[in-house]
Amino acid sequence: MKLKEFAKQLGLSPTTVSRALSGYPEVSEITRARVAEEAVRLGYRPNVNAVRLKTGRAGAIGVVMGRAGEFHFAEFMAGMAERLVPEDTDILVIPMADPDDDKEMELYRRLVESQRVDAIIMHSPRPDDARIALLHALGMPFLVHGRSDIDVPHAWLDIDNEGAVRRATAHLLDLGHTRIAMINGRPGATYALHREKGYRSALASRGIAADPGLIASGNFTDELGFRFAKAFLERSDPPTAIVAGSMMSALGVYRAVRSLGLQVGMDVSVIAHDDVFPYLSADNMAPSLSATRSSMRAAGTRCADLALQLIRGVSPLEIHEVWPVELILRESTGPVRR
Amino acid sequence: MKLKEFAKQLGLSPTTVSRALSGYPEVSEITRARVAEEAVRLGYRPNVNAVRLKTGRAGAIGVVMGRAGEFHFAEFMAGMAERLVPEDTDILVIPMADPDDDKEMELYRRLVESQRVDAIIMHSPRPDDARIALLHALGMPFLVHGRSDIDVPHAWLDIDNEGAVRRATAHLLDLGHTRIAMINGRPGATYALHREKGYRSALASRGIAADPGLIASGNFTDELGFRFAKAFLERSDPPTAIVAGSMMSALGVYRAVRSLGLQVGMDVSVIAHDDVFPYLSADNMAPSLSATRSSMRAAGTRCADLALQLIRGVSPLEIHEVWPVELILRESTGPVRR
DNA sequence: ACATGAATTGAAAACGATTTGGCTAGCGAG
DNA sequence: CTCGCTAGCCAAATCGTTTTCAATTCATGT
Repeated sequence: MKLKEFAKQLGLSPTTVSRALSGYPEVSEITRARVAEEAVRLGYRPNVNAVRLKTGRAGAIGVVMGRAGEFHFAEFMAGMAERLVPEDTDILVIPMADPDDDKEMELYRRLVESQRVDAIIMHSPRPDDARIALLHALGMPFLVHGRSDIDVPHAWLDIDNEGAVRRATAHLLDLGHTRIAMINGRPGATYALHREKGYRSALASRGIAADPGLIASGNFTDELGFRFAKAFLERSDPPTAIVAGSMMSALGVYRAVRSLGLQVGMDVSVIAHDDVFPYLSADNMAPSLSATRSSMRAAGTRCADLALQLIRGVSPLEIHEVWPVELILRESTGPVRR
Repeated sequence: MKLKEFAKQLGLSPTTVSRALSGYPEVSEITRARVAEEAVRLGYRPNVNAVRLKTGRAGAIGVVMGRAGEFHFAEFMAGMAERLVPEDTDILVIPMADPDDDKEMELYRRLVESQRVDAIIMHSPRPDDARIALLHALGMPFLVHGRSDIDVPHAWLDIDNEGAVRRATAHLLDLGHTRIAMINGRPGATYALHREKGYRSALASRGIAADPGLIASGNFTDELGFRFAKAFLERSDPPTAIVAGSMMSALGVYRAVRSLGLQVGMDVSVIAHDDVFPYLSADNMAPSLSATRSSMRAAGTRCADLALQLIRGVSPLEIHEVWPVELILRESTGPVRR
């Protein structure tokens, strides 16, 4: 059913029908009601592509996805959906190319020029992320989930990674630990730098020098968690506590600790970052895992909301949010053993 | 830069330019080359929305996402991206409403009518899934990832859940286990029924009656894996082996076994289904996990490919694929202890 | 020399909506 | 009675492409 046909059935002009449905003021309430009712009854629905062409709006928000199938991604998108479904805005997944490649830039350029999305949400930027500069230059509204130091205006939402890790580390120090290892995320991303900063500043405030041999970074996988933790613990001067970057890393760490005949919470304290997944909870691990916690789903919802604001013309300069991170203490952390 | 303007720069008509770029045969090779080259140089790119309106193609494939942020979803989409990016086809995420609700149906109807996608991929159907009937009735090309008994033509790709679980169960029986528990997925979905069928048929072929007390179902979470396994093992007649539905369930099962002072692979054998995630591998668990394995990422790639075929007019009746599932034996399975 | 046909190219009509700029009717004020 | 104003509606232009139909050129066979 097309507008013209639908309008004819109603004995109205396309103009009036369009206006009635889009809520313009110059149509009488009584007609509006009739149009709305008949639209449902006859099943008339404006063709999105026509609307998009005419209005220039895409009715969709793009979200950049890494090619590695990161486990937090579905959770973030589920959060986005919560906000975007009622808004009748689509979620378009934009698979990332190799970030160091020129192709990545070309991809964004094409995406913007093709007017497929009204805004873009991107994750895990680097301090000097060229994508941010590009999106700004192209005039595309975009929201950065994470932070960057780059000198162009951009909207962002981030969690307080530095503070979270600082508190986690400080807590371990309070418990008497002095040799504390850290398993960070992929080097280069700002969040990883912030976490390292938090770690270092906590140590520094107690006059402890960070041992480079106790810092490792890599993807958030069970395997790397295991390998790094094992390597740490097999040193001649092993750490008594480990700060890990994700739930998956934590699984590996637990495994490594156990594999050496040690006990988490007794021989080795562990704190990890928990993005709050429905399928794997820190509380349920054995022993239960002390964690810095921040909901990935909530972040998705809020990011979607902020992206909508950008589309509506709010200045990127007004959109900067740092979310606090909870530190939840459970059984995996305990006083240092002597 | 619009077509008209671009064409004028070239001293050609919009018609010819459009044809040159879309690869129609009636334009001379020499002009085509020139057009292609200049398009890059001047940065001309057809406006997607205009193309979509005119051609009626959306250039996007929709994939239905559960609201629970299932952990396999990102992996599946990453697989889709592999096939769809070179094809310049978008991935649209369609958040599911409550499946029992009428809203779910309304959602699909709107989606189809708005012509936002050229095809839809849906997961985990039920045997009588009304969504399939609806999509068929609406004439929208769609691919079911999973299987359904519903009596309308539909394309599908599924793994051999029944065979996988039958083999897993049979292997446990071969090892001497006779009390074997099963932790299944959410009841209702076909894959869960198939798995139960495989489980029962393996038992039946050895003349063993399935004990309803050893069958549990629910979401694939660590927590439910733990709770179910614990409940099984605390019975007066505990099972000596457990078949679990996912990696997360397996984590919970391992935890439950350990929490009772038992040992996986010795006191209790465990087999789980592994969708192959980059962040959590069965091989790395301790003890390493015997698993029925099938790559979720590969499924995503293939599903995308099949969806493209549907769009190109291949009949749904010709698209039915059952993928075999590997059974990988590792340390978590061993002979029954007496 | 002329018709025929193949190879290129263009003009103009869609695609299905939104929106600008009237138009009409009805009402109250002057 | 006329004018001006408002409320409500409509005709037609427009968004940026693709595609139908027709026109032009040029070589070829007769």
